[in-house]
Amino acid sequence: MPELPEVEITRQHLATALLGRSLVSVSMRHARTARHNHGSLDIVEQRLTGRRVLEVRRLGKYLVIPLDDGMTVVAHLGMSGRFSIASPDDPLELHTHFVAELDDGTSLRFVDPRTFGFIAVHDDAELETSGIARIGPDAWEDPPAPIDLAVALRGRTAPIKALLLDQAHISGLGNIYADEALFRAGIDPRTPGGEVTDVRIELLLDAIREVLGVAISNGGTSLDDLAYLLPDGRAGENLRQLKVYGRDGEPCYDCGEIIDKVVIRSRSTHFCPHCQAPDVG
DNA sequence: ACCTCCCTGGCC
DNA sequence: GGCCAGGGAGGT
Repeated sequence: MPELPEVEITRQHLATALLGRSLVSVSMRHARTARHNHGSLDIVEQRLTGRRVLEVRRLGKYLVIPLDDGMTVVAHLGMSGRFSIASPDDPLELHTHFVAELDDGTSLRFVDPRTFGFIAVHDDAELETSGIARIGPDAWEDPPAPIDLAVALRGRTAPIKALLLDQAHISGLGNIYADEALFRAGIDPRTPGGEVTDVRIELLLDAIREVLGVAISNGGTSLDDLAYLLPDGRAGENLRQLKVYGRDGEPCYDCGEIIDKVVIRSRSTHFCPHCQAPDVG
């Protein structure tokens, strides 16, 4: 499931393939993938055809691709989205919702079985009202200072796990890396945001950088269902680095306690009851 | 702060 | 044959 590391790997792959390239022909094939352009296949195709890619950026889990006419592509991989570069002759994979032929003879494709992902093309006015305008600082490139995160969390009663998934205070964490970062920081995921101590906030920000860095260098996390694969089709190798996610019922690597699983905001949440005990005093 | 919806493949 | 996973948008 693509989170910041998987999107960053995708970004690097797309930068190599797309930078300076023009889109010769474009086929949007699924209205839901175009839902942020009112579900109109035509709008997306017309806005992209003939355009040249200036940059491939990332904010949190969003890919942001400025074009040569001032428009900007905003794409999200959702749960199961994957970009790939293929030959135009390669058969279309099932659930291919977007295809673009590039001026170097390659073919950009977007495959997304569960259609939680999307591809949008926005002008500046649309960008300001799109969801991306409300995204907080990027957890990897631009993490908040501890004091700023502390201020954002002050007085909040929602569990820290939920606040990390919110994307407003720090962006890019999903269910896997939120659980992993909270484990490394020794924070009980149910702790109200406002009750996380300043020391723990510092540890949390350190843990986030650590967890994300390891994941990126390992090619991201492919789970057993292989819903997420690298853009070249290989599986990411980060699963073995996970210390709590998906390990409920198994012993903690650090203390031997059995990893527990609870539901927070309808998200499965994995933690070690010993290593992540509530702070005392 | 809470709920519901979206969607498919994999699993029991 | 039903349930689950999950990010984000929308609603109340």
